Amino acid sequence: MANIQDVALRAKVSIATVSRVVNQSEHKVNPVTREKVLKAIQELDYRPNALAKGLLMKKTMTIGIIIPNISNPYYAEIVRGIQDEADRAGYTAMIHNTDGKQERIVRHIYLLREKSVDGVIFSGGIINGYETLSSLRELKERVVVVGRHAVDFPAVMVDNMGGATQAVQHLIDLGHRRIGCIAGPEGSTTAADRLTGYRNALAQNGMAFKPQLVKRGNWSPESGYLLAGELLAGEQPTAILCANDQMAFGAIKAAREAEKNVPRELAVVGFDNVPTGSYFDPPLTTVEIPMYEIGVAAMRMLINLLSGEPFDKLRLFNTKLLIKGSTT
Amino acid sequence: MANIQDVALRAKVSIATVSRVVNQSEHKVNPVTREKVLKAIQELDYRPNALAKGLLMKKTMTIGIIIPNISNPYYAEIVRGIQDEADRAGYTAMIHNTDGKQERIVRHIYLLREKSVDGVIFSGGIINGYETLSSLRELKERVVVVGRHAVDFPAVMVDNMGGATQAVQHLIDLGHRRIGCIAGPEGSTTAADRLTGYRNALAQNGMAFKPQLVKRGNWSPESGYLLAGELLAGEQPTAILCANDQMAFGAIKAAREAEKNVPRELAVVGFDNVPTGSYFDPPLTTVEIPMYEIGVAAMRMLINLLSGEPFDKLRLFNTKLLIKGSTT
DNA sequence: CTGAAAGCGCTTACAG
DNA sequence: CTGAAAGCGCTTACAG
Repeated sequence: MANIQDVALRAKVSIATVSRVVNQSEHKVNPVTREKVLKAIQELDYRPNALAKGLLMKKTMTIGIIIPNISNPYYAEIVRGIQDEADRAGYTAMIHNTDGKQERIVRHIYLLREKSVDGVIFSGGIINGYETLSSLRELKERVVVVGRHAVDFPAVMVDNMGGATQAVQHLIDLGHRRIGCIAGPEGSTTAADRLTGYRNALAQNGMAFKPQLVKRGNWSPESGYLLAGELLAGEQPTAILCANDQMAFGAIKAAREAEKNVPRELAVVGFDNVPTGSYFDPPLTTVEIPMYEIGVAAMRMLINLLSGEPFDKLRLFNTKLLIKGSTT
Repeated sequence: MANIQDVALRAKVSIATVSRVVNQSEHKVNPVTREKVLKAIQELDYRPNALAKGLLMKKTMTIGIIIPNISNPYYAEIVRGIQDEADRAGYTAMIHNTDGKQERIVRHIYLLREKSVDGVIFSGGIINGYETLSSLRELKERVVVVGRHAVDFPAVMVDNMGGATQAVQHLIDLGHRRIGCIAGPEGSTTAADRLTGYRNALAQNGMAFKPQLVKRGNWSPESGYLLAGELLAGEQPTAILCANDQMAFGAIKAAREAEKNVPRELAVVGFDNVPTGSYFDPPLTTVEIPMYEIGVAAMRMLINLLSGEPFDKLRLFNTKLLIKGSTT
C-alpha cells in the first residue's frame, strides 16, 4: 500500500505538502503543486493510514457499541439508527455482543479502550458492579447509554412505564379484569419499568395486583410461549401484557394451541412494534417504540459529547399504543 | 491514559521490558522484574494502544463486514455468527451497511482500507463494476464472500437452487399445478438462483414456465403483500413460492385479506427460516438456511486466509425443507 | 536478562 | 508557499 512518502516522492514534494493537500488544510498550497500531488495520489491509489493519524491526533473517528445481541431485531434496529447517524458524521462503529454477561461486557470495554475508540454507546444489559465501572473508568466521559442505568451517563430513555400503563388501561377499558403479565427478566431496568407500568394501571383502576398473574420470561418467543401456557392452564387471564413482541408471538401461539381465540378469549398486547408484528394473524396490538430514532438520538448525543457542544443530558422518547387485531 | 512509558518509569525498567511482559514474549524476563512490571500495569490500569501496535505490526486484529442492512434478520444472524467466531480468535468487526448501493459499497471499502482492517467479509449486494473492483484492489487477497459472485474470491455458498427446487417439488407433490413465484430483485444472485430452482422443478415435472406467474419483490414483507395481491387478483395460483420469509409473511397477509385460506386455498412457502416464522398462523413452511453457521464458516475461512493456512476455497451449505402448516 | 534505538505513517509548529 | 523535524505508542533486532 502506497504511503504518504511514496506520494511525496512521486509528486516531488515533501510529505508535509501531501498532508496539507489530503486534509484540505488551511495552510496555503500552490495550485500547481496541489495538482501534482492530486495526480500522484490518484496514480498510486493512495489512502491515508487512519492508524497513524489516530495515534497522532488522539482521535480515531471510531466508536464502540455494546449490546446484548445484534440478532435481536430490537437492537438491530437501534444499531442501524446509530450507524446511519455515525456514517453521516464520518464515524465508524465497532459492535460488540455481550449476551448481557458481565464478563463479556468488561472484556469488550477493555478491547474498545485498546482500539482507542472516541466514544461508546451502551444499550441493554446493565452497568453495575465494580468490575464494569472500573473498566469504564478511562472512558467515562465518553459514554452515552440507551435506557435507564444506575450510573449517571448522558442517556436516551423511553417511557416504558407510561407505555405499559397505557396498554393495560386499554385492556381494562375493554372490560378485562384478569390481566396477566409476561414480564422481562430480573435485572433489566426496561423489564422493571414495564412491570411497574402494569402495576400502576391496576392501582389507578382500583384493581388488586396478583403476583400469580405475573411470569418472568427472557424476551424470547419460546419463553412467551411457555409462560403463556402456564397462565392459561392456571390463572386463566382474559388478557396478557407481554413485555416485548417476541414473547407476545409466543403467547399467541400458546393460545392457539390451547384453542383460545385471540382476541375473543384472550387479548394479547406486545411491546416494541417489531416489523413483522403487523403481518401476524391477528395483527399484534403493541406499544411502539421508535427504535431507529433512539439510535439516531444516541449517536447525536455522543457526537455532541465528544465535540464539546452543549446538549441535553437526557432525551426521553414517548411510546405509542398501536391498537390492532389482537385486542378488541 | 497511561502508556508504556508510564509503566516503565513506575516499574523502573525500560519500555522494551514492559513490552515483553505485556506480550508474554519468548524473550526471558527475570521473574522479579516481571512482578514489578505487572504491579505497575495494575496500578496504572494500563492497556496497550492497539493503534500503535497495529501501525508497527501491520496487523490490527480487526475485520470489516460489508452487508446491505443489519436490521434485516437474515444478515443480523450471519453477522452474529461471524462475530462469535471472530471474538474467539481475538478479532473485532466493523460492520458497514450499504443498502446494496454501489456508491456506499465503494466508499466503505475505502474506509476499511484506511482503518487498516486485516480482512473483509462481503455478503449481499453484488461485486461488479469497475469502481468496486478497483476499490478492492489493495484488499483483494484478504476478502471472503458469502454467496455467489462474478469475482473469484473464497466463498461460502448456499444451495439456493436446490432448495427452491425441493420446495416447488413439494408443492407439486401436493397436487398444485398453478404455482406462482414471488422472486427477489434483479441483480441479486441469490434471487436468481432461487428463481432458477423454481423453473427447474417445473421443467423436471414437465410443467410449463409461465412468466405471468412470476413477480419480483425487494425482499420486504410489503412487496410480498403487494405482489401476492396482484397474483391473487390475476393469475390465481394455488400455491406461491416466496424467495424469502419476509415476503411470505406479506403474501399470507394478502391471502387473508382476499379471504383465501392458507394452506387450503393457497399454499405458501418461504425461504431462510427466520426465527419468527414458526410462530405464525399457520406456521410457515420454509427452506431453512443455516445463517449462523454460514457466518461462522465465513469467518473461519477468513482466518485461514489471513494466517496462510490451507483451506477449501469454496464451502457449500445445503438447505432443508421444513414442512409446516402453510402447505398441506 | 536488560535497554537504547530505529521505525511504522502520519500532522503541525516552526523556520525560511 | 515549502520542507525538516519532532513525536504519537508501540515491537524487536542488536549490543552488552
